[in-house]
Amino acid sequence: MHYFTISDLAHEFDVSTRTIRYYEERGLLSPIRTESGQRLYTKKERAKLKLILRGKRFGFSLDEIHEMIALFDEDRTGKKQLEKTVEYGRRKLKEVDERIEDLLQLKAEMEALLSDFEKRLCEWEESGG
Amino acid sequence: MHYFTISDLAHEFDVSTRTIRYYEERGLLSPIRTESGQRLYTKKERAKLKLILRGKRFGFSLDEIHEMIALFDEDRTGKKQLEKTVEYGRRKLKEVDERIEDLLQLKAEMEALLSDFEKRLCEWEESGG
DNA sequence: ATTTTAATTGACGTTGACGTAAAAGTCAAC
DNA sequence: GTTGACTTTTACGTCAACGTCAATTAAAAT
Repeated sequence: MHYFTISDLAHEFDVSTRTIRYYEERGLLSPIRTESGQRLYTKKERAKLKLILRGKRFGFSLDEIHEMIALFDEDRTGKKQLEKTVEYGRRKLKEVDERIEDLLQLKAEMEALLSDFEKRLCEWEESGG
Repeated sequence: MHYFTISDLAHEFDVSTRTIRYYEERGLLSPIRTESGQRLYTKKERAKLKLILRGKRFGFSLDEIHEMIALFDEDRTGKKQLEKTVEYGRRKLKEVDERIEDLLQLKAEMEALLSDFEKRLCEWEESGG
């Protein structure tokens, strides 16, 4: 299996190494270490970082993202655990759905604004321009 | 015409008056004043606040939102101004589109995760449960 | 072998987005 | 006409999410 160094990930996702270490401080990432103490990231850790950054783009706090990532990490042996996980997942999914709805609304508003401006621009060109 | 007080808006949108004043400090809102200095908000200002809060929900910074709001405020006399506004609007709209795309991706990933968990839950119930 | 580049921890600094407290003025109600 | 709710400005506080040294160690390149 192949591992990523911290700067591999930093370059790939265009974040600082400090940021990646900070996410570890906050318990969002847990890379393994070489004998000398350097961090090595598996594909799974990489996937987690990807999810963190995606979450951030939508204004989720690191605490919220932490909860989401728990879906990756928890050992979901046991039925109870699994049920809890699924229920939490459904809730979060609903939140995401609401955000999409909200964004579509924003888009519609902006489009209305834009088409109004464009109309005015046309009028301008027809009459005086 | 009817005006809103600062606490009207604070209650309606569930933000603090401090927050509303802060948005004014940052140039995002510009209420008129009574003779004694109290703030009064028009429907337009209210709409701007709504837009600010919507923007915030998607992780836009106040600076970014400020630029968006300029679409409301700028005096768009003159063709040049109008053209610039429309062009900027198109760019921002594209960004919003990308965010929607991104969110749909997140949704898909979460759904995949969830259905995997649900499958496991079913297996659990069939076999041992 | 040694220079260059990259990694580590630790600690302090910064920025954005407000919260909070204080002092003073204003408005509606009683 | 005074109580009480609300408003104003000024100013300092706070918390998250990093940035930025600094000192040290390890790895890669020449």
